Amino acid sequence: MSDSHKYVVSCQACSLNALCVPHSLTEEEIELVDATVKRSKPVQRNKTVFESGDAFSSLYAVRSGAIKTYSVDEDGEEHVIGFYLPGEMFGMDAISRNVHISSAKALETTAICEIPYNRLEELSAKVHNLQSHMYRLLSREIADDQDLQLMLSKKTAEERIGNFLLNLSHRYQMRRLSPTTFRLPMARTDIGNYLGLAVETVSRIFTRLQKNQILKVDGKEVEILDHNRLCEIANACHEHKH
Amino acid sequence: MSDSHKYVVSCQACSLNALCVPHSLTEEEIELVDATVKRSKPVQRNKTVFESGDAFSSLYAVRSGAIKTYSVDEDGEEHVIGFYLPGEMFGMDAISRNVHISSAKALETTAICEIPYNRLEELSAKVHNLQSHMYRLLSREIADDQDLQLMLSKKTAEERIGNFLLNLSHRYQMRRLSPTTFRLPMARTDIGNYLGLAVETVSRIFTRLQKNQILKVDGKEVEILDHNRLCEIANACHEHKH
DNA sequence: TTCACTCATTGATCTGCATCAATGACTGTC
DNA sequence: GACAGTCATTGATGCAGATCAATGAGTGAA
Repeated sequence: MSDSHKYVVSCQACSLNALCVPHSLTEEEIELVDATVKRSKPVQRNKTVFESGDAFSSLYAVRSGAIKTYSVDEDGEEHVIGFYLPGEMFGMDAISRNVHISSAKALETTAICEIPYNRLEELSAKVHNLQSHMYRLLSREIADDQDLQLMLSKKTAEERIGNFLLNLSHRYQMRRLSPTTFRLPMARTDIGNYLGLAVETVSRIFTRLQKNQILKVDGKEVEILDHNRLCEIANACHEHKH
Repeated sequence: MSDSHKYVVSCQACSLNALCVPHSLTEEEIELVDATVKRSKPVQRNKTVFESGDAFSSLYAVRSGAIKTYSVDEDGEEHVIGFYLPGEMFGMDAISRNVHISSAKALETTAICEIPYNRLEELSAKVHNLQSHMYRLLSREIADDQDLQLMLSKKTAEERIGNFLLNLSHRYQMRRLSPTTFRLPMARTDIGNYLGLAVETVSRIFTRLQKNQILKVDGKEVEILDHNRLCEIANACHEHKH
């Protein structure tokens, strides 16, 4: 078995296909999708998948591990744009410009699927369900980005952290993982950067939530002890029911 | 001539078609697009195009005037999500949920094109260029939203206003309107709400920019006197060259 | 013209979070 | 197992921008 084969698991066999692949595809259609997906060996922690300035050629999906996307400004400052968990697609912001404006880096050893964009485009013109899936996926990203904008422009530090944790909790639940006990794949700095807060603020709020018995934090391990109160703090319970 | 015909201008004849319609379509293809577009009489100031909770059935493009999109939270507070000028499409965040989560309201008397989504989907499967156009359009919205996120999470009030004005200036220029002298279609409250600032802050910064000879403000009329210094203040000149 | 209402501006005060500073805990390396 | 480097926590201080308050300017209705 060659190196590159170790990581090859077909879309049919992938535990995440409910998230990635539209449900309504026929077996044949899934095979077509499957055939366009390139799987290479996992990306090591801190290695980039693509960098700002790279030519755009593919979209990517996380299979296992976690990815952060970010941009770097003229002063060399990093700005975290998003975090992606297994089953989530990233790189979609580059379609319009044909060049990556953001960079993507592995937060831990991460397996990814690479989907060459021109082949995806062709295929989606033929397979109607795939096209609507793509439209929904892109639209979903827009809606999520707009939710984040609302957070950044209106919410307090505590509300942001609360929402952030509930959002992660919900995404882990979708992946059939525990919504109450999970590991934060990113550093506190990244969380602060993403939410527009100083690291110190993130840290302080974590300890405060811990004191109030809402959260149990041990380094990157987090346990949500009181989901309801966390919702109250986040000021946005309903948003995480879907 | 019936009422509804007054506003009917084909895509071919529309001065905005360079912005809306992909350049590479054949004449026949443009006619197909044209045939799917519904044009109704202008929306009066403060009237909504759609509201949160409405079933999603169409995307919309602004022909003339201006639209703001916003959501309303449980406390009845409005949160401005975006502003749309002639040639820009809105409503794309609703594709993924099949329901509008945001509302759209006319900031002044506004003519819009309505594009029934299911017909657009069908057509885009047939017309390859239209499909890639749609992908690019959606991706563009994602990239723009991410730019805004960066602003909201990292920039000072002055930088936000600077960027906002430069962004508008650039969009007017794309429409072959003056990039230096234009009218703000939205109220100060809306600007503040959108940028995550208090109205008072917006007002103060406008007067400060005026004192420093960078801007001339008279109500909603704005003239950019010193584009370079505005760029410096915005800390993002390059972003508006494209 | 006057009244009612909304919107914009300006000043005074308050506060949430950034910033600065220092220490502790953890990780990998030789 | 000592050292360097990164990351997290906690405390002290300062400031950008929110909030509160008041006035003025613009708009439409009767």
